[in-house]
Amino acid sequence: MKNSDIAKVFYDIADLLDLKGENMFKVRAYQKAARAIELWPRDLEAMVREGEDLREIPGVGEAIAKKIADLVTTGKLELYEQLRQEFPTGVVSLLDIPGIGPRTAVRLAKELGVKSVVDLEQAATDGRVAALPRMGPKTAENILDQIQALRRKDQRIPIGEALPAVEAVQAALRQIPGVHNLTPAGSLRRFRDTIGDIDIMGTSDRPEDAIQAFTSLPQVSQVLAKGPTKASVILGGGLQADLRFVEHDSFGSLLQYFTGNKEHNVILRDHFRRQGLKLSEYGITDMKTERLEKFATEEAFYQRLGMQWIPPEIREAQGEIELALEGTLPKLVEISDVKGDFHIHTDWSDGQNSIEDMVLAAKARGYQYAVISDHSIGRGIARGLSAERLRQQKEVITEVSKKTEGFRIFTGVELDIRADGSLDLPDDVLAGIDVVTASVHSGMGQTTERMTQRVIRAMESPHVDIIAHPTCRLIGTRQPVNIDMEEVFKAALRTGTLLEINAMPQRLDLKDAHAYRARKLGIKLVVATDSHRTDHYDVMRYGIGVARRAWCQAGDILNSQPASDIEAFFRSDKGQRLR
DNA sequence: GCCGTTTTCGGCCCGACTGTTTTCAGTCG
Repeated sequence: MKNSDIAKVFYDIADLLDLKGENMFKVRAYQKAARAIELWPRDLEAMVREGEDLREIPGVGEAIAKKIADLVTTGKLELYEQLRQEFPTGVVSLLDIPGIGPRTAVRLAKELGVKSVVDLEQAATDGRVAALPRMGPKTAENILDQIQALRRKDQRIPIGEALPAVEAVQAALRQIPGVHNLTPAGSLRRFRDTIGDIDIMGTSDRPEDAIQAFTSLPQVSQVLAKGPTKASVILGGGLQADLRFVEHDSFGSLLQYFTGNKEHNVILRDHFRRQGLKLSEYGITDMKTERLEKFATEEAFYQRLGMQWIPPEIREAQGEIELALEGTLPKLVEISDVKGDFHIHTDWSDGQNSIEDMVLAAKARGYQYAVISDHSIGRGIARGLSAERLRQQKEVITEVSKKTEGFRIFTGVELDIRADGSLDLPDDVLAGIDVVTASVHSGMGQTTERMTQRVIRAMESPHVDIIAHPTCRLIGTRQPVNIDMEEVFKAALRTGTLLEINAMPQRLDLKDAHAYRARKLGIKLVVATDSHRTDHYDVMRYGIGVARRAWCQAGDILNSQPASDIEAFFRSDKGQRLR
């Protein structure tokens, strides 16, 4: 049973307890635990097997620890089974409809006999919903709208689509007079790999006018809510966008308030509430004197609280608040630390630009080096290179090198790992290549056992330096392959193999939680773009976003080191590299 | 149900907006 499966059970329990009318703090405790389980970097089933204390997971105490143990050992949970008998699954599914919470769901079930979304649609259509006390025609209409929206609902969208969409909205908003400081907040600012909705913060002396202009933008297809300081709309593409304004001198608190994930915010506000301070989007209120202190910048806000500014990417309730209070946050890797790219395709395989173009573009970015890593022969569809073509390519690279003094071009290959774990090119060829990156491109339906052994076998080759996009996921399009990443991590440490954070926004693979775990174990990572054109180098920012979410410092990322160190690294004996 | 530099008991983040009803409960983020 995977952590995500366990988390699902506890989320469900929270919903069911909520429907039941249980103490809301108990409900919240289950939600908090579910979220912590979801984010927990280690396999819970393994922890239970090895008799480790689950209470080290924040939000998991004695009772939930026992329930987790029961669940993974027996596959069942008494409380869960009981609750599910009390409420038909259809009633729980009503909670998926925005605007319907536990109170409304239970009322609909009790008073109208609604047991599914289809039942509800009927009841809203024939007027029964509108006839209920404290409901009305508008409520019924909203329910129908939301059901429609739910049916065509795209799931969360990849950050690579959300960021450009936000930039377009921001550009439009900048045209509105008196609007300043437009900044995306929420999961986008935290660089999560997928985004549920867009949050944009800003300041305005006349927020009503700005809100009015926002809701009238041509991109807006529906206005969900509109007040004097905030509005929620649906954009043409189906994406929800929330806009929020405060006065200029409160902008720091606003941004802070809407950036952290829910759990982070709860912990932070709770911590300072105990000290008599109330944190809100307007500033910090001393609860004794009722005096509100405002902050124009986040830096000033954190300084007032006596803590370090926390990078947005790690405002996820993973211990960052405690460290910021102590003043011991790590200095995270930055995009400006990147000194080269390890995963670059050219027109020798399926890339669109020549070696020279790719190299010049890398140099123009201020990089010191690049690894040319075209596909190997097994990728026929990508015009993968044979041993002979690799030899020819090496000659061209030598020629290009002469024209780009001071820039180091490493020879490389993105080597196919075959279905049985054997490699796509012979050892003597691989031995002549500076940097060998291996990856899976076929046979993705294998069992966990087979896929894990397949990748580990490749890692055991003395010539394979890096494993690229280890889970092969394509966000929203292809599920990750079945692979035991904990075993892959062990093999990486044992063999001295590096792991890639593939920066293509549809991949982001390693994902944040995997990169976090790998970094913690002491595995060296590379952040690489998998560029197939010169402008693909831009996606480095997404990969660095993942590295930052994994709490990586520059020293954890090999391509933040200068060319001379890279040279020495790959010349060294592979088995000694991580020691 | 969880948790502790106020607490092992008594708390548990904070505010905007909606719909329906005249003061607020419910929901959301």
